[in-house]
Amino acid sequence: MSLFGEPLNTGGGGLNANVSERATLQPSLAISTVIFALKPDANGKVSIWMPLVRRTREPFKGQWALPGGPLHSDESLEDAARRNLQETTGIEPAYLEQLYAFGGLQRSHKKEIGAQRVVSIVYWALVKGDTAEFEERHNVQWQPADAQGSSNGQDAIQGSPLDLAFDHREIVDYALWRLRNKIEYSQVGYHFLGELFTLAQLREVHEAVLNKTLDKANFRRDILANKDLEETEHFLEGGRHRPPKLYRYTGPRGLGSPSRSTS
Amino acid sequence: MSLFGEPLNTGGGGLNANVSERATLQPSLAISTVIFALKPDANGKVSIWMPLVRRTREPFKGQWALPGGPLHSDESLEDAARRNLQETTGIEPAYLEQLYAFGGLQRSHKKEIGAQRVVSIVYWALVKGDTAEFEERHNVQWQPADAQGSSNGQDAIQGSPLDLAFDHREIVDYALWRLRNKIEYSQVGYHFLGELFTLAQLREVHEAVLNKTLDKANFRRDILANKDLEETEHFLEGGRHRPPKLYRYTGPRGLGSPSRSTS
DNA sequence: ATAATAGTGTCTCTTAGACACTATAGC
DNA sequence: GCTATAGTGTCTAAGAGACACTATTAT
Repeated sequence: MSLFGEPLNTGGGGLNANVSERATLQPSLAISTVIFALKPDANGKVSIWMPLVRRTREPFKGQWALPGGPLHSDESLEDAARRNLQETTGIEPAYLEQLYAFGGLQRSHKKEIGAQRVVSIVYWALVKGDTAEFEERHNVQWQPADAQGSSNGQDAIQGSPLDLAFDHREIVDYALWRLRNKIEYSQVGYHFLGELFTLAQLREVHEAVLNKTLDKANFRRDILANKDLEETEHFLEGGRHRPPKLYRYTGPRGLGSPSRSTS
Repeated sequence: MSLFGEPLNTGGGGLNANVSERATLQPSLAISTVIFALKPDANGKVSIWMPLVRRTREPFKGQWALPGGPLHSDESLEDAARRNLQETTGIEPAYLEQLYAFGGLQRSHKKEIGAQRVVSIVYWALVKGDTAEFEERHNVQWQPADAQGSSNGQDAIQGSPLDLAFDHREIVDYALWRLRNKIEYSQVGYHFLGELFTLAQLREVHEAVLNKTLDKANFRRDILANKDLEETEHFLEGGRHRPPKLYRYTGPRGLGSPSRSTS
């Protein structure tokens, strides 16, 4: 192949009728988004949930899938992911980052010979718990993100993860892995919370994400060692105990990872 | 940060005259690959180099760019990246991993109104130093990957990185960041070496990548703490000193990251 | 006072880094 | 023997985790 001067065609829907060679057929491009929120389950334990859409047609008709859609020509990849969120739930993301581009040959439904192959660029987002309410419809509902999430009494059995359409279970598991990894060395945890929060609330976020209890004293020490927390003069009152101090996050308002923000 | 340009040698423009509707125009999809090898520079110091291709047309005519090309409909994203490598250098990658999908609106060349927007999925690869020789042509040559790399006497001035076409400098910097990050907590370093190597050679790899000297004893302790190295009965003889034992890497032969290999 | 959680202090065990030491080849 | 690098031993300082302790509110 010559490295130069090879025309790209635009692929997709029937344009470029002048391009006939099979090898130049371009896979279509879509954006999907894994959206995480923390919500208490039936037992009151906080765990990770995500909004999913139910497929209304084959393949995988009736199964849950990630929100997604095509990339418009006048929006960035990140904008398309944000639009996914907006259109599915009406929620603004508190954090948004690219996850991975999936483009294996076996992603499309095997039975459909000649079905167009889809390359998906997947983002993951965090939304704040208190804004994470939207009108659930029959085809758009919160579901537990993993097996640790308790049953919603219908689709997911306690201890086994909800089965998803396409390769979306694998994608969600990878997004969970990234979230759990990232919360240990970065500041993503703040984005589940509002402007003011107590260290106990932040700890609860970390415990829910990591699914394990954390030592109160060590957590406090580690968190305060980072310089992106600011004490306020306010306290959360009303509990039957000493009122905890409220803190404010002052670090980068991370939409997109720092080094990749506009790409 | 602004991202300009397409990462590919797509020919730059004037094609696809039959496509007129802006809003329905699907961005085209391309694969580019950042290929790293370790090579001694003029001073004999080992540093990171990469093969680049020189653009033969506008935009950025004459400047160096990453190897890349369109995704064929019958190959996975990773296969396309491997094909980039093969076609540019004839080299087989020892390690290959997806880096990021770049799709900002400003990536296409601004002067060309209506030029097609390109979304690039970029991979990064490591190749072994001793196989990293290929016939350099006028338009395909090894270049220092960063400012630490010494001058090749022509294109890069000592201490300042080579200027690349489009947003490729930013992409390369991000790939370098990933490599340096990853070599500290994973096993990517082995992939620069052949089957048998001494710990001193492995340390030299790490030192070249991280651009700092490492303590011999501590490096040995840290490396041997990981269980993916195996002693052999062989020694490297011929030096004016005690012959070092040769080791063999027995960990995962990483093409693609473990959790993403087939997607 | 009691219950409950906020917040502090401190001990220990592990680990990262510095660095001194011994080993063994070629000359 | 000397030189050069291989390879080992060990001291120290910093950090992670466990956990006991004090502080302050509502009742």
